Amino acid sequence: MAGTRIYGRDRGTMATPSIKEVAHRAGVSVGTVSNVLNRPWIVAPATRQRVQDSIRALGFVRNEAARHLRAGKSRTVGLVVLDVANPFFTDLAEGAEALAYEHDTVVMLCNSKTDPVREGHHLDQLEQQRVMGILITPFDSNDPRLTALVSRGTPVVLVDRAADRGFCSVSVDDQLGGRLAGNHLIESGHRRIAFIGGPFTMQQVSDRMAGFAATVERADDVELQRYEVDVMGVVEGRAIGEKIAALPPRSRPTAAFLANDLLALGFLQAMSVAGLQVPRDMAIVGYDDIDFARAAAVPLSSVRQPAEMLGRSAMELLQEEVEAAEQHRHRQVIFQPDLIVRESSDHTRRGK
Amino acid sequence: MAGTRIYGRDRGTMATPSIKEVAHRAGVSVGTVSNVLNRPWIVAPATRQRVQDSIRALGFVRNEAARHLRAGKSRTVGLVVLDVANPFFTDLAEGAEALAYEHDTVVMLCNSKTDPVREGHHLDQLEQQRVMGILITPFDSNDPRLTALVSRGTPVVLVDRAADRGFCSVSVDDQLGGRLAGNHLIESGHRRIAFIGGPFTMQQVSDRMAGFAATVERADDVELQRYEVDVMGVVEGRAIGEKIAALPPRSRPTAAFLANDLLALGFLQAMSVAGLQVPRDMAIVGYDDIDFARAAAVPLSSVRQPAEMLGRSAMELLQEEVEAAEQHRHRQVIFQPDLIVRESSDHTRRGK
DNA sequence: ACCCCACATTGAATCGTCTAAATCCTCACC
DNA sequence: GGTGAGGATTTAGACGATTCAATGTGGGGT
Repeated sequence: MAGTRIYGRDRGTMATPSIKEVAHRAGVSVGTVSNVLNRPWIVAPATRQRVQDSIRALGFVRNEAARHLRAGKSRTVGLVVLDVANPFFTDLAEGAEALAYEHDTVVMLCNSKTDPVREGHHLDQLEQQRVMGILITPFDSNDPRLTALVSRGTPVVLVDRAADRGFCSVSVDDQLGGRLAGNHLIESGHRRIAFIGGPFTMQQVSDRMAGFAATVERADDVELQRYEVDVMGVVEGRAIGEKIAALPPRSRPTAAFLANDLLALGFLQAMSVAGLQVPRDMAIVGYDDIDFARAAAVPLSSVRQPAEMLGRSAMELLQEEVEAAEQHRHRQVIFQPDLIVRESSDHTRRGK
Repeated sequence: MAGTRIYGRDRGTMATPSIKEVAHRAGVSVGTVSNVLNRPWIVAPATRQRVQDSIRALGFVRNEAARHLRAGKSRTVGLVVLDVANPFFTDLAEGAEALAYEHDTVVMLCNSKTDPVREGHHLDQLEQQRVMGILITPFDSNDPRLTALVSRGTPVVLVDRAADRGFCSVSVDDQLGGRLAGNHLIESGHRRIAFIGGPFTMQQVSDRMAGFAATVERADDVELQRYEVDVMGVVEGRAIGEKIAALPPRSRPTAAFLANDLLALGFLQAMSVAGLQVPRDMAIVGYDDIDFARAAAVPLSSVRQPAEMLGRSAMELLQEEVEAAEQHRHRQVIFQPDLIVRESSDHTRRGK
């Protein structure tokens, strides 16, 4: 019993009070309470104090649903990513949330797990909630559902995907990223090279591959092998790694470019298990430059994307679109990636 | 111009239609539309059809805020975790979401990043949204805010934390987990052993340490070293690893138990860089058994927690609490952890 | 003593949906 | 042909917060 300690079942009997109870207890009208909440300066100090006391005493908490209904617009933004477990997206979310916070807005994080069905479900839910906008790394950026969403009034910003038109978007020049990686490996003297990623239908992947292939194939006597995976995770990278390690040395590639760091990490582990030295027997370049990459057993070369910045600008574009309303024009923001060379692809650094 | 393709600015002029427009177009009253939506069987087939056509034609989407306001209860559940980037929590979220889906409920994932301020902010937001309940891995399970939340009517279920009373909770017996790890290392002959985790104020960490210490110190001539970190991530594990690797061999521990797998992975990498063999020079046991653990360069021994199951049961308890309402009694569900022995702590498996 | 203005507060309508009670119809049955 | 039963549909009033027009109250100025 311990004093007035509140246990489980008091709810129902004592539901959260509404503005009305607050008003009654303070001896004012609901309008005044609302004013204290939204424009405190127009309320006489004494009254204001009384209302605030009442609010505290009753433990009043604003009802967002009611505000939203009345205001016609919500204060939450949906963020749909392909894989929350991927630090790249975690960083991205971080950036988006930081800016949202400044705008007194809440982010609702949704994980599509590279699955169009889950993605659709999340979009439906978000639309029903009339979120003020959606930031999404779509499975398929031509999905008619996205256009439909926009046409029904929910602003959508594509993240990590360049939009042709019809949307705002923030992205990174993936072809350039591929070229950077390609240049680097060619200049390091590699001629039998693997590209690993997937699904190839995803624009990011195909762009990285395109840039990479274009650069690599400009050199003479190059053999480019392509391996496709359906999900880009550590497990898949390891599997492909085992497969490649098992190839006879004369046909095995001497370098691999992987479309994200999770893949690269799995791949790296497979090399180590198979007894292949990195970078001597196999040079590796990943993509995203997640924190893990730097911290890997052999620090991983990687194409860095400004993940947090991406999230931040996406949210910025959305806020802009919401505020500008009628006269908004869609914008495409494109960032440049950087190649970070570490030990996994540069044997001159060995031991440094 | 491409046909009737919808570009940016049509919103405002053509806001999402409400039930009223649907009703008008179908030539019925709003009540009927609502009936079609909620109890279609009481509406005459012909009318129902007409309404459904109208819904489709107008692209009507229910307004969740209004439903919520009217119904007095929301269909979303808040899930506040310490670190979304940790696969353990991702799995946990997965389990929670799966069950939520079955109950036609939405999960709002919030990342507190082991920061009480962020945690508080998220709790405020969730309460304002009048979520139907909150699942939380709290920074401090005695936080009076949690009790306050409950007393104001928001059910709270503690996740991965045993509650004494006042809450439902799901947790794993962390002391047992510590004992399992301790036993294993003692039986493998280790006598100079490190425990690494933190902050020690977090109950999970202190429980794991307590169970571990109790078991380890029962053996003779044991030296237990404790290292505290403030966040349990890969980077911190690597840092501690470097520190320990630099110790002179005769005082350096021969085995380490780390309070989560991210720490352990970082630690493992540091060993590899320092040229120490795992498990010969250093045996390692982690905690959580995340996917990465199995896939690490040296597969990691780890204390497995049924992460997905935790999330699932937490959601189950919440649904139960919400439905039972008045006569609900809080329950504490406790799972048993398992020790998964892999190469990192068992040299007999080397090469297998 | 009167008027008007400034400031403080109130009242009422509104947002979109749901539901219980009320009304409307039609048809079967006597 | 009248009556009532039953199904189909409509009506009206919440839910909680916001906002703006309307009302109230002093006090200063003439």
